[in-house]
Amino acid sequence: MWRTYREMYRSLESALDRELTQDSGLSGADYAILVPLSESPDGALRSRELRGEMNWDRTRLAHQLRRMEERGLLVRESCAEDARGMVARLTPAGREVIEKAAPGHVAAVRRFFIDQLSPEELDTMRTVADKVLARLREAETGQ
Amino acid sequence: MWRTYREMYRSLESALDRELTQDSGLSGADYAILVPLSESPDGALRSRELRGEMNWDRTRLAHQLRRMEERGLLVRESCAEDARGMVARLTPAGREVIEKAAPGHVAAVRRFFIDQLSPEELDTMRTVADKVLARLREAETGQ
DNA sequence: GGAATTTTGTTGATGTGTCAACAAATGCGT
DNA sequence: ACGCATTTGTTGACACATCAACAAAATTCC
Repeated sequence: MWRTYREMYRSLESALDRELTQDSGLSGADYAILVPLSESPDGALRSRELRGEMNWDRTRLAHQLRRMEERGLLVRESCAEDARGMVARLTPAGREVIEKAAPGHVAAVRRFFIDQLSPEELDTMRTVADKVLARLREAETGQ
Repeated sequence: MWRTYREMYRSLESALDRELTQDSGLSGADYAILVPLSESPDGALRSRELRGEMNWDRTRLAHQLRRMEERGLLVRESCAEDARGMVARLTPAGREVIEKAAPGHVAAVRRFFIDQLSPEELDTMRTVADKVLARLREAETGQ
């Protein structure tokens, strides 16, 4: 059962990523960054805040932002209030890309996943996700 | 809901991988290869058969086997019946490592995941996994 | 028997994720 | 005000995953 479940998740993720990349040229990681940026009022967030929303580690985020800056999706600026901080700001190109990509991606999530599940199944998935997350957090702090 | 679910899966996987690596020095990918090898009668399988069991693509498998041979977990031999084929064979060291690692890993999967779920929830998860997998296969062949 | 096609596996390039080591600014305790 | 721990982010090294291009053996089809 565990093996099947795992295969399902990996296949699902790779199908979604493939479709996203074909439609928009974005990777899943790009998308994950662009969504909170585009939702923020001025299209800019500190690395710190991005990490807060996504639970990524510093290193991963730093590498990802550098690569995305190279491709012109965003720019990195130093932060006014805190000289350590960096602010990632959407470029117009970045905003255009994410706004074009988002509807299709959301639809794909529905098509492959959400729409396959009954309301009760959806509910169970949510419960399970919460329980397992709680267990993981408990284990982390417990150690 | 989709975001929570996704975060749960990724946290779970990374917790399991971290524990596995600490206990045995194996990565999740190593483990995935070693299990079918150790279960096969003579501790050896063709790349082709490994791929059949795991749904990995050729390239991923080739790279992974090369790295694992370098570390002495297995050896690659050319295949007698089919000169194109390669056979991956567990070394004694490889067998020892997987046999030491397996019980702890299985226990970790129980501890973090299986044991958190009621029998009905387990059942729902299985149903959902099957449905989504079926949907993904349908989409692939349909295109 | 021989050419085209399919199957099987490799290699190199690039993107992604994690770890260890580092650097710089902040904040805290005294 | 000073010293030291904490917070924040970067870099380099390496494992992992995917893509495109390739090579070689087997199979199919004539």
